[in-house]
Amino acid sequence: MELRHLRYFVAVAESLNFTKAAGKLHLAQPSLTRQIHNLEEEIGVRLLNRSKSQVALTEEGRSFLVDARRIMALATESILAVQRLSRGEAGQLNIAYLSNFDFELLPETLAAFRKTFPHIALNLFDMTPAEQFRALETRKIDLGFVGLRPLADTTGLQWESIGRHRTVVVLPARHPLVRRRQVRLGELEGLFFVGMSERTHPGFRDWLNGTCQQAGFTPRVLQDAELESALMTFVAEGLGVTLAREHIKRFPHPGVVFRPLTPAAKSDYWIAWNRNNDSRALQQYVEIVKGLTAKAG
Amino acid sequence: MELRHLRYFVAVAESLNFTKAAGKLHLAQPSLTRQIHNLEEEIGVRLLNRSKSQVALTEEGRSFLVDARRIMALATESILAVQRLSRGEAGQLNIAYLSNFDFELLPETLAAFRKTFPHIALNLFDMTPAEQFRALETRKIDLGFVGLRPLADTTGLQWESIGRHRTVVVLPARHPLVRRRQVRLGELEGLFFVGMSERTHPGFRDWLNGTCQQAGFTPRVLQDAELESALMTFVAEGLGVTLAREHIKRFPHPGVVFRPLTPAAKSDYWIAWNRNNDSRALQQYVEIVKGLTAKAG
DNA sequence: CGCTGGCGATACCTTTAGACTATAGGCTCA
DNA sequence: TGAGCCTATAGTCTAAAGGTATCGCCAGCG
Repeated sequence: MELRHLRYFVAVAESLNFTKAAGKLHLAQPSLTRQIHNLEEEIGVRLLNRSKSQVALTEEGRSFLVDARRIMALATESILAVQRLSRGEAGQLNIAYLSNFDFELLPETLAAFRKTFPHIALNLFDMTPAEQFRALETRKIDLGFVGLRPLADTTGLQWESIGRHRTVVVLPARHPLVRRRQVRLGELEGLFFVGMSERTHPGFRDWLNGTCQQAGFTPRVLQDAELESALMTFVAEGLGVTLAREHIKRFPHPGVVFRPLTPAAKSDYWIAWNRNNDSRALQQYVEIVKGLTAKAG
Repeated sequence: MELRHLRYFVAVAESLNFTKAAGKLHLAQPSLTRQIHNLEEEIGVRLLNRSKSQVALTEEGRSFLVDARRIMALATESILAVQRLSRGEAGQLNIAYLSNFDFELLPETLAAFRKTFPHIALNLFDMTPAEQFRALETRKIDLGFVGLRPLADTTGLQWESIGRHRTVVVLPARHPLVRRRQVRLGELEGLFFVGMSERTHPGFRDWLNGTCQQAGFTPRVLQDAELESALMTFVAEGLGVTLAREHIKRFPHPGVVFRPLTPAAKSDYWIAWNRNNDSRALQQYVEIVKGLTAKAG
């Protein structure tokens, strides 16, 4: 059975006259007769009662007519839908970001994107980096504002830096170093550190180690947090110090103090997407992000 | 676009390999390649990304794949459904009856039908004769236990008598004729009659007139009722007398008395169905009814 | 670095089946 | 009973689906 058979059957059912139906289909009547016969033979059910002078639907024909119309409607609608999708008049873009990510970049790029592609649904998700990696792999999201770029295990992903951020020291309010205007990296040697769990924030440990290595020491991490807020609490409780991006200042925490590092250390902020994701919406969005970060830098 | 294209596309999308997909379809690879090209060209959307060494679905392809599967599933399910219908393993039979129809015939025939066609849904409706005629015409019901057969206007219907019933006189309890064991038809001449409305019970008036005509008079109908219960109330209130089938005795009404007619008058009870209704279930049910009434008669 | 195997695309040929014309045969209605 | 309308059938044509052979490209391996 082909869609052609359904088209022909519906035409005949609608006019109950082979000759007229053939006319509407721009077809000769014998061809139509044959196709309907073929259809009836293939499914093994008589759909039409033809007396010599009139054609009527059988009970089965009435039932099948409903289905045939449904199938045809679904087919044409599917074609239209995929065409809309390819013209960028439909579709969706799923984006994940870190809980306390608050660059102006996200709203700015989203606004710019929405302006050019008003028909594409933008869905935002709040995820840890680990969740983002999994979601990128399973295609639950198209793009993640990941933050740190882990050294390993990112074969399927494509990366783009969206900015370099200064690193600051995060200290308990009663820590002696708080009295300094700025803290030299080397002065942190020997102190206990707290950090983000590798389970939720893969790459944090590598980044922390890498940064401290510039002053020639390896940080001694006492405690891991799975949320940034927990990390702040740990510092406030005096469990240790840590390093963070400067933007952490926007989320002040009682008992926690930030101090600039000297010499100034910087780290890139990365976005990532699946290398095999050919979504036009994604590509366009990445272009918009690149454009805005280039202007900002 | 034909269902073939969808079958082929789904096969390719499932194996992501033209050669293997062609094998599963018992088809040469170039043919498959061409059909997929044709499909993409017709809908104007690229569904697959073919590098020389691997095939992948585009975003549009993923979306279309879902639809293609739905369409194919709907097509095969429709064929199966219409085949079940034609084998009598599905379908329904809609039957209407008069409000106070209580022959044993209805439950008996329904039970017999259900025994032979357990997969066919039986739907019963309580309708006046006029409602039944309209429903038969619009195919909302397949068969009606109509009662009287109107003289005119039943071109599209086919009729079958399911029994002859004695006619009785319906009298107010305080009417002088109540003292008789039985009433001669002629004695009713000159009395006021009540009857059923032609709007809801077409044919009643013809039947009443026809019956009285046997005694050479025309009944003077004072009042029409739209429900049999209302008719009984009118009689009880002394608005007039009327004639009815003997089975009316099963619905006694205070203030109303029934008396046999002499000479005995009889009238057929009719069922009707749409002449163009070729439902196998209907045909079978009619056969069952005929069988049971023949045995009874 | 070249060889080989796998895979899709292309060119060209074969076959199928959809479509057309002509016409037969049957029903309805005047 | 004949005209008109309608579907079915027969025979032919052709477009398009399908097949074979082969190219060209990439990947992986020795």
